[in-house]
Amino acid sequence: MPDQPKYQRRKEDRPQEIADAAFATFAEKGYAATRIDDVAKKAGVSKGLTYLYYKTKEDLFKAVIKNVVVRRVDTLIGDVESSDLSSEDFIRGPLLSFMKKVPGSPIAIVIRLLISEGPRHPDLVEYYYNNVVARGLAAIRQFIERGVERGEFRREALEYQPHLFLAPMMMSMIWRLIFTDKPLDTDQLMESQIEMLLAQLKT
Amino acid sequence: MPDQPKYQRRKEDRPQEIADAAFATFAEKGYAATRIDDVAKKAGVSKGLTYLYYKTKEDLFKAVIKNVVVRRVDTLIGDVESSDLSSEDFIRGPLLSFMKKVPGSPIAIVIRLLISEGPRHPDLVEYYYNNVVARGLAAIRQFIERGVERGEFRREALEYQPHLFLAPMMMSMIWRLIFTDKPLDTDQLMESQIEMLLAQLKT
DNA sequence: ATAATTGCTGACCATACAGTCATTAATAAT
DNA sequence: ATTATTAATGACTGTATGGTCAGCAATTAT
Repeated sequence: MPDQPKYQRRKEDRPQEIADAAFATFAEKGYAATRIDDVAKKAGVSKGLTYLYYKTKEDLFKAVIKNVVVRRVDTLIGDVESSDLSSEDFIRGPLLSFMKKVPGSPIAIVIRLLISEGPRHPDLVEYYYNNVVARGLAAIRQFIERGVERGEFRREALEYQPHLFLAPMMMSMIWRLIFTDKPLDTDQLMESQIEMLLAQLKT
Repeated sequence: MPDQPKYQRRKEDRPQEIADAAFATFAEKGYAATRIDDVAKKAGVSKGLTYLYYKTKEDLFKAVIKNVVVRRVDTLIGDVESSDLSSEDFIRGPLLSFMKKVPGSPIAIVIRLLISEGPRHPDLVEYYYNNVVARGLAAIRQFIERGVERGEFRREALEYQPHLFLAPMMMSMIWRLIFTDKPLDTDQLMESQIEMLLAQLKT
């Protein structure tokens, strides 16, 4: 029989593989209940190797969160920004469909982890705020302004906090995180809110 | 010198004192990072005593959550139900002020704990759903119906999901839980939403 | 072929902590 | 006073796990 090598060296891929395994485990068990051994097992490596690429469990955690954020958010926010629809069509179209995607995406998991672990990792919170929240809110604000400039929305629209757009998205996310089995038409929730907001902005 | 007794027996009060200490500790550190030793210390008792009243750490956790829920929700929902204002006044008054209270109340802590620990304690989630969420949603639904019956709201109002009332409250809660230092006028958020919803319901 | 390099392994250590229980001492009963 | 009862203590146990490191084996260089 051919003597299979015990392992292959794959210096390039290991960090990402470990990060993926770690994200899955953190998502399932939370930070504290995650054993580095489990992560290693899921990644198909030894525990020691994990410590070669990530100095401590906390390092791994932070790296994993940032990893997910950069991989997801850029694409999501990216194709939102490269649009030239009217403000109204943009909001009804790309923005709404973005919002519908989020509650089922890894971003929701990140939020869960931030809610539970945030207080002990303020730099992570800061990072997330700068790279996701602030950018998201700014994007919405910008579209409202554009709508006003173009005469689509009335002046008072500027006073609306962009947070109101996102509130039902948050609600949907939390609902799904906690009550996985209780049905709730989260898409409709977001649609209603968008329609309601548009009605107000245009009046 | 008077020989002070090393301790007093206070069979009646201990469980609640331990529960209070536990809630504070769970709130601060989360479930996994909470040491029974810390809880005992904060409650001013020995570790062993904690185990006399609560069989395991998990028992303690569940008892603590339920304890907070029953102590708070009954009063809060109670004075909401015993009102005879017009639907509109009720929503602008008692309901809104209730919503404003929640994000800074222990209920927010409970939500945080449910988000992080819920998946491993499905019975807790069920309990919370039945005793808080379902009742809250039902109360709102009821007030919309009453508004329609009285001719304050139009028929279509019935199709609005009560969740839309609570969405900005959730948003405010989560915001405060994660971004404790980033200011956000959460009260205004809820006010705007209420006004917007009323405008829609009445139209 | 042989040697040098280094990605990777897994046994090991130190520590922390949930849960136990024999013992103590504050009450209550007599 | 004396005894019985039991609330409360705190030392102890077993286990789990974050983190280390000496050595091995898959590459790469020569």
